[in-house]
Amino acid sequence: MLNKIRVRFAPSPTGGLHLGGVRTVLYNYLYARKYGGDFVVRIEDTDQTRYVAGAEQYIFECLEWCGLTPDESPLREGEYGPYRQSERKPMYRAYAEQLINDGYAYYAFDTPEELEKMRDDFKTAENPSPQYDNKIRMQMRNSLTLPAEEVQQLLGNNTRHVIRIKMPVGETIAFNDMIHQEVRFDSSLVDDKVLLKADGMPTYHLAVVVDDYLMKITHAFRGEEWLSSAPVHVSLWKYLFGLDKMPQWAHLPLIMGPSGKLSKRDGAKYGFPVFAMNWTDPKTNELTEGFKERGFLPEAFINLLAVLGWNDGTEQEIFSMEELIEKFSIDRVHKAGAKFDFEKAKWFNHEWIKRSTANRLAPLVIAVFAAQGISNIGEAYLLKVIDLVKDRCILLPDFYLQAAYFFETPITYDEASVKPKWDHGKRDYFESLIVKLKALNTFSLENIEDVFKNLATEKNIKLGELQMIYRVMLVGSKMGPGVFVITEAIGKDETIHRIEKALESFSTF
RNA sequence: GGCGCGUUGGUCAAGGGGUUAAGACGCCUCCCUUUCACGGAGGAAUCACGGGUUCGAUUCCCGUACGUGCUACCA
Repeated sequence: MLNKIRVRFAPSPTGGLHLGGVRTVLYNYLYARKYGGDFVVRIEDTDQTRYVAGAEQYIFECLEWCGLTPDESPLREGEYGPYRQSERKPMYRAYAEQLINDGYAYYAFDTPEELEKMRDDFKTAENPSPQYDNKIRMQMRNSLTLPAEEVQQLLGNNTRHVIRIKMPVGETIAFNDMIHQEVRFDSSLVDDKVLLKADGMPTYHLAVVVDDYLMKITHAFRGEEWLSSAPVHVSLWKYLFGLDKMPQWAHLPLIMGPSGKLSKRDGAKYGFPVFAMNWTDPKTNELTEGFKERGFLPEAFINLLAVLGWNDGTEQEIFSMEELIEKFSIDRVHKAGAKFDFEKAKWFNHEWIKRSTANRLAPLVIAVFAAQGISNIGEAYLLKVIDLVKDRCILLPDFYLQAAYFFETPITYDEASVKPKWDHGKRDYFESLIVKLKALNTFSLENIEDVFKNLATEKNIKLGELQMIYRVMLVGSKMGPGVFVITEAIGKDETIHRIEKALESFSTF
C-alpha cells in the first residue's frame, strides 16, 4: 500500500520561519521531488497558547517565495485532509483510549500544582529535573494507582485529566535513522509523556504518529532536537499501527548560531536575518528581519541552506533547485550541526546576482529603486545598467548604491581626490571637451574615447588624472564601470550637463 | 545531574588505515584597472586529548574532554 513516497513538514504557527525550518522543508521537498513522491505540509496548531494569528499564512508565503510549494497543505485541501491539527482533534482521543485499553497508557489526574510539588519533592542535586516515569508513577494520582471505581467516577464527573503513555521497563528501543543509523534508548529512562492534554488536544507525540499513519507518510525529516523523543514515537507506532508501517526517520543536524542553536536573538545580536521573510509578531509588534527583505535572491537562500549540512562530494557549491533535486542524497547529509556564517551567505547571494540575467533581476531592482524614490525607468536602459553593475552588488539594495548615478546627477563630489589634481590646464581641458562632445554626431563608446584621448594628447595632459577627475564629475565618487561606458549610457546631454555642473562646483578650488 | 547526538583550519567542508590532508568563505600579499568591483596569482591557518589494534592511525575500538540537544498538559 505504501508504495508512494510521501514526506511531510509540520511547521508550528508560533512565529516566524527560521533557517532551520526552511532547510527542513527543503530537504523534505528535494527528497520528494527526486523520487517522485508527494510533499505534504501539515500544520501543528495544537498549542493554542502559543498560536499566533497570521503565522500560518506567513509560513506559506515564505514557502512560496522559496519555491517550495507543497502538494498537500492547509491551503490546498487533499484526500488526506484536514491538515490542521486543530481540525483533526476528534481523531486523536480514540487512539489514546485504544492505548489505555491495551494497557499501554493511563489516565492521570494530577493537577499542575501536584506536578510541581512532585518535581520539588524529588528534586536533588543529582536529579535536578525529576520525570514522571516508571519510578514515580505509582506515587501519583492516576488510573494505575487509583481504584477502578474512583477512576470511573472521576471520568464521569469530567475531572480534568490527561492521558500518558506507560513506558515499559528494561527494554531497548532502537530504530534506524537515515542519517545516524542505529540509535538505541533504554526504555526505563524515558518518561511517561502526556499524549492527550486536558483540553482534549493531542501533544506533538500523539499527533505526529496518528497523522503520519493516516496520511500514509513514508518519510519524515525533522530537526535533531526531536531525536530524544523518538523512543516515544517508536513505542506509539509499535502499540498502535505496527513498526513495519513506521516512516523512515531522518533527524537533521541543527543549524547553530554563534552560541547554541540558532535563535531569533542571534540575528538581532549579530545583525543578520534568521527568518526567511520579515515577521512582525502581532502580540509584541516586534519586527524580525527576513532574508528576502535584506536583499537575498530566493535562489541564493535555497542554495546556501542546502549546502549547510550537505554537499554532493564534488567541489561544486552553486546549485540551482533543479540541480539540487538531481544531486541531493540523504546519506551525504552531515551528522554534526553547522554554524551559520553570514559572510558566506552573502557570498552565495553575490554569486547568484552575478549569474542572474538582467531580466531576472529587473523587477527586483525596480523595487529597490522605487523604495529610494526613483521610478519610471526605461526598460532597455535599466537592463543595460543592471548588466553594467551587477558584478559589484552583493545584496539587492546595493543596486541603488552602485547605480543611482545612472539616474541622478551627482549632488556631492569626492573633492579630496580632485582638489590636489585640479588646475587651469584641467579646467581648460574640460571646457574644450564640452565643445568636442557637443560636436559629436554619433555618441558612441568609441567616438567618446577617441575625443577624450585625442584632446588629452593635444593638450599634453596625463590621461590617468583626467579620467579620475572625469569619473568624479559623472559619478560623484571613484566607483563604477569604465568612464566611457558610463558616458555613453547617460547620453550626450546629461554628460555635458554633469561636466558643466562639476566645473562650477570645482571653481572654488 | 540523566539520556541522546556530535567533534578535520576562525567558518562551511572533501577525504577515510600509508595523501605534499582537496576546495570554498573570511583574512593577508601581489597582478589587472590611474576608480570601486569582477577576474587572476600566491600566502598564513586544521585532523580535541589519552590509551589501545596495527608494520603504520586523522581514518578502526575504548575512554576522557569539549560542544550541543532533550529532560513541559511547547513544538
